[in-house]
Amino acid sequence: MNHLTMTDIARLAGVSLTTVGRVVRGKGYVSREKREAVERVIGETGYVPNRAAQGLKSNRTNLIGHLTVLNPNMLYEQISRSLNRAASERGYQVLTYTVDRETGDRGKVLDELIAQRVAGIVITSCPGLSGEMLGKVLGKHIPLVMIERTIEAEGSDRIAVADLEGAREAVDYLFRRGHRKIGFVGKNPDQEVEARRLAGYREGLAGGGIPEDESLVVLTRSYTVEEGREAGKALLDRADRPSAVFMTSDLLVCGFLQACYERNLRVPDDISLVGYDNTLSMMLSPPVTSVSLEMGELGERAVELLMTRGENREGESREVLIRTVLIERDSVKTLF
Amino acid sequence: MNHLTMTDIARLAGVSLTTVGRVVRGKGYVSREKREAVERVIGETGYVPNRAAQGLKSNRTNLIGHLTVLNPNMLYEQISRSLNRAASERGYQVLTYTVDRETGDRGKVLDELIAQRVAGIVITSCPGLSGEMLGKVLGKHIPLVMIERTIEAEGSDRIAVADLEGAREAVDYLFRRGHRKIGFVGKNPDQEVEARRLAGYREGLAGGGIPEDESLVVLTRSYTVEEGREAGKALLDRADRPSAVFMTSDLLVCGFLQACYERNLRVPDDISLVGYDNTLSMMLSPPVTSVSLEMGELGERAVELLMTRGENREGESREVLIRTVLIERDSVKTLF
DNA sequence: CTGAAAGCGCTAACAG
DNA sequence: CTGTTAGCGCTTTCAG
Repeated sequence: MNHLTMTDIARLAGVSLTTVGRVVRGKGYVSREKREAVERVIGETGYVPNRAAQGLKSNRTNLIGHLTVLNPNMLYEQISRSLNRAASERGYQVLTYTVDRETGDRGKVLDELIAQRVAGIVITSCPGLSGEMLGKVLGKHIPLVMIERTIEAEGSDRIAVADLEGAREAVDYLFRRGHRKIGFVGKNPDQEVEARRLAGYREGLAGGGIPEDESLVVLTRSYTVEEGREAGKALLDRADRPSAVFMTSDLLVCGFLQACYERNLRVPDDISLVGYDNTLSMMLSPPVTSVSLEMGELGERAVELLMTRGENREGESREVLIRTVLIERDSVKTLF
Repeated sequence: MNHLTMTDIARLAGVSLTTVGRVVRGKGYVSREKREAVERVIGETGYVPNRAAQGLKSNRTNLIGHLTVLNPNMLYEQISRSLNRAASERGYQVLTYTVDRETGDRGKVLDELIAQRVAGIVITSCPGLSGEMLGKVLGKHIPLVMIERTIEAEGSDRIAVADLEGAREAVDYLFRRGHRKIGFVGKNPDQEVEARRLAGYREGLAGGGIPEDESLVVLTRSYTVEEGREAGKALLDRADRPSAVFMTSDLLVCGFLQACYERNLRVPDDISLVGYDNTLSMMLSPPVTSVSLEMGELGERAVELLMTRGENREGESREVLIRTVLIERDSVKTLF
């Protein structure tokens, strides 16, 4: 490796090490003359500072750790992108670890993140994380933000999506379009997130004065195309099928649409659909109306929480709520 | 930050700094007794080594840089995942920079990667990269591997997909299913990749003795749903529409299917479709037959090239070809 | 098998 | 405005 050091640059430019440091970092007074000399040498030699040395000395890095779980759902990828963008706007870079939901060793990953001395850690959806692991991070005063599925942890912040409101709005939207027999397909509410969406569905129904019909609620084990398809079969093959169905993931919608297609049922003519995530809905036939999360905001807020936690350390746990927006497309029929 | 150092551990365990280093790194002779003492202290205190210090001293990191371009196409995300997996199997971690196709500053990103002193750099699709930027990386003897869209560069390695063969096989598959009027929808072949796929299509046609019909070839500006839909309109609204269409991206297939859906044309009854990428095809209605790239292999080979380049430095440029596999689903009708 | 010693390249006081 | 100095936490000879 042919890496020059600051000392080399200093010698070449005829100045001291410190002066080079000042222009590299862009802070501290340096006369225009010397600054230009140094910049010229840096330009000519292609000198690039050594982050390891900077980090060692300053005890800071420009790295943000991100622990996420492998998932066919494009949602997590979008979160990751959003985080990346927000981080790089502030001069940070995200080191992402994607663990396998079943076999991934969370503890090892967190240790690696600590080893890198990241400026903060974001955890997106964290099944299988123990309080002990989190404690280790928090004990070292590394700012921690959790997204989507969160765990209570003293001293960490959380970002949640306004799932209940999002789901309620979706159902209300269907109601206002004249639908009264509205089905629900979602993951079994063993986690808060799913419970909120189901609750939103029920609130939406209640808001329209529609009595609940449990036979219209299909709970799946996970968010997969296959399960969406099974749910579709269950709902479509009923004698009295719903006029509309709200699903808590675009992935489920994909499967549901396959079930429709097999039966030669058309959307929205034969049945109306609303999805959730807004990840795949625009690509489907027909393009599906879906509940979109404010992705840009999500990353921004996560980084913001990380940065401000560093200042007022030991503060209370904070929680920020991300809004949702219903994106209208062509999958809902107006029944008037 | 409450980080202990190796010196702390040494003191606590009653051994020397060096001995702690040996057990942390797991190499060098240490008596069972002392090793256990050290391990106990590390376990109790939750000590985690400082990568910056390790890297500074050893002049090595466990980081692999990845430069990729922001793209709605899930293909790049899959490549990224594959790379991550392969890297972590060898104890490396991937630092990914996703730049905006138009505005992203490649030079700055590469500098940042150099600053991190990454063990190697992988570049996936690299429009807008100058030879100068690449030269800077290569000049510092950092192993470099390019994927998908590659640039010639002395001392760097490349991974290409067997696009021509993949496309040819797809067309041949349609031929064997009885199709003779086969359309093509793909991105304008201003890059090698697209040119190879188009050439594969032509070879497939030639193999079946089918004369080329340029009116059946639709070239788009980019891989988007919208362009796929436009292409669909163009091909479907012809008096003599093709019995099958091969498309060079699943994203295009999505749009094409929307055009079909609007016209109430059914796949594969009215028209047969084969996609490329195998990223979205399984989620569509109907599930679409698509050309899949051997993703697992891709990451493995990339990391392998990086690692071996470190040894036989200054070697020739190497190129490895990734095979494709046609995944059969329900979008092709047999015409007999 | 173990320890002492010498830095890696850089930052951050502190004097000039 | 500029330079000198002292390490950051770890790896790596080199002697015991």
